[in-house]
Amino acid sequence: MTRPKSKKIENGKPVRDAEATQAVILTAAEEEFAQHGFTAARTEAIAAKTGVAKSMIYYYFKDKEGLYWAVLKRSHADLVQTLQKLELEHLSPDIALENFLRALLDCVSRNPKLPTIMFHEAVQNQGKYYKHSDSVSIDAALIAILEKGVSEGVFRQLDPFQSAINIMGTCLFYFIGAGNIQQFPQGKRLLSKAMLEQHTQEAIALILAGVRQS
Amino acid sequence: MTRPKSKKIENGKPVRDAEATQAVILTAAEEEFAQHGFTAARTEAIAAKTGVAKSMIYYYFKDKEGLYWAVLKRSHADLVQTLQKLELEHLSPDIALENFLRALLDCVSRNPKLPTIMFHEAVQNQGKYYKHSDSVSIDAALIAILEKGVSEGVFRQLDPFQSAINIMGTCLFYFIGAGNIQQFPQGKRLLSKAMLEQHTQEAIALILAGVRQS
DNA sequence: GTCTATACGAGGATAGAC
DNA sequence: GTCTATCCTCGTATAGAC
Repeated sequence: MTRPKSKKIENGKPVRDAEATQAVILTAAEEEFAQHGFTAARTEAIAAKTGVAKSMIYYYFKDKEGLYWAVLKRSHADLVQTLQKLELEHLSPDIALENFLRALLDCVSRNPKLPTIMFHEAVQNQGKYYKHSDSVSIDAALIAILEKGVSEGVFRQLDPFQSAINIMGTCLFYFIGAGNIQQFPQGKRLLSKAMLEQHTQEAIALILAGVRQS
Repeated sequence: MTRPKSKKIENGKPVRDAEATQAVILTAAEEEFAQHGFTAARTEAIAAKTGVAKSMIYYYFKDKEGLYWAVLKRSHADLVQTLQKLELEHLSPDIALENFLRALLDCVSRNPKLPTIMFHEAVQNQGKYYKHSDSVSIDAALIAILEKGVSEGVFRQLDPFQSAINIMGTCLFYFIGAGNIQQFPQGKRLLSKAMLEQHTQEAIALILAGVRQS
């Protein structure tokens, strides 16, 4: 990131920067894996996007799977950290829920590829990554909030486990469809800043209204 | 389906049944494509599941893509038909919405692989299938219901387009995670009849409460 | 209609020069 | 560290016997 990663010449010499090259590869790989998943992703396609030689992938990440895991790790880091430092225990459940959702939606809005990456990993690979990393507690936190809310009577009678899944769906499905729907009639792109903010609003409103005791 | 599709001998002769063989292939392919998507799916794996020779795929469906499209068509048929014959115009929006959701959830509960098939198609293939077939009106119907509900004041102020996506997410995300989560603590399988019915209940409750004017 | 055997291309991975 | 050239496995698709 410190050096210009764009092309290869600088005062007569080819530029060599391990960190920069790795980062470029990771970013390109993230895109490829998000769209195609592990198996269908092509190392050649990743290399093409970076402009560096295909063999650099193997030099830095050993093989396709090593690159894949590196992508998973980097992609999830932001989300996991953000949610971990959230400290929701003392808050009333409805506030806790709103904070949780806002943090979640902020993260995925910053990295809209994450949901599809997760999706591919879950479906194709049966979520093996989530078993090897202790990052899975995302759902657990949400379930805890819901349980507390139900027992305190601020939320209606609902099944915390089922509802947690459905709530995640409300938040994340948007990003999966984004590649498909792309732009609807008036050319509004689903991943534009305005639309992402609107999605955050709408999702939170729908969920809060949906769980609240009436 | 009329003949025993299990194995190949019947009164001394090998059984040959075009329809049955096609059906068997389609079913196996549905499973494979649901898990892996088009590119990562392996014709070899499909053949292995059926017990028939790999070349039968090419005999009946020309190539992998032909098989894929056949799977898409067969998988969507039930859903499209069910939703088309729903006649929701005369109903009040909240009843219309509930009927719509129940029909949708019934369909996908009967064929839990459909959501993952749809999502692979959407993400990997950018939904090309949905452009070539006129089956896409699923979302449109939901948006119409929401618009009507908002204008009549039975639903709160919400964006029909965004909310339609989020509602679909609430219903369908469950099935994507199903492969991943598999079974939680007490061995409840997400795709068991009891759990599917509970999901239907919970999703409908969450959505109706979420959109209703309070 | 169904099988076995095989041709052929795509794509993951390595060797070795620079 | 980066590139080019090459190897070799795997997977799609076809040929041809039964």
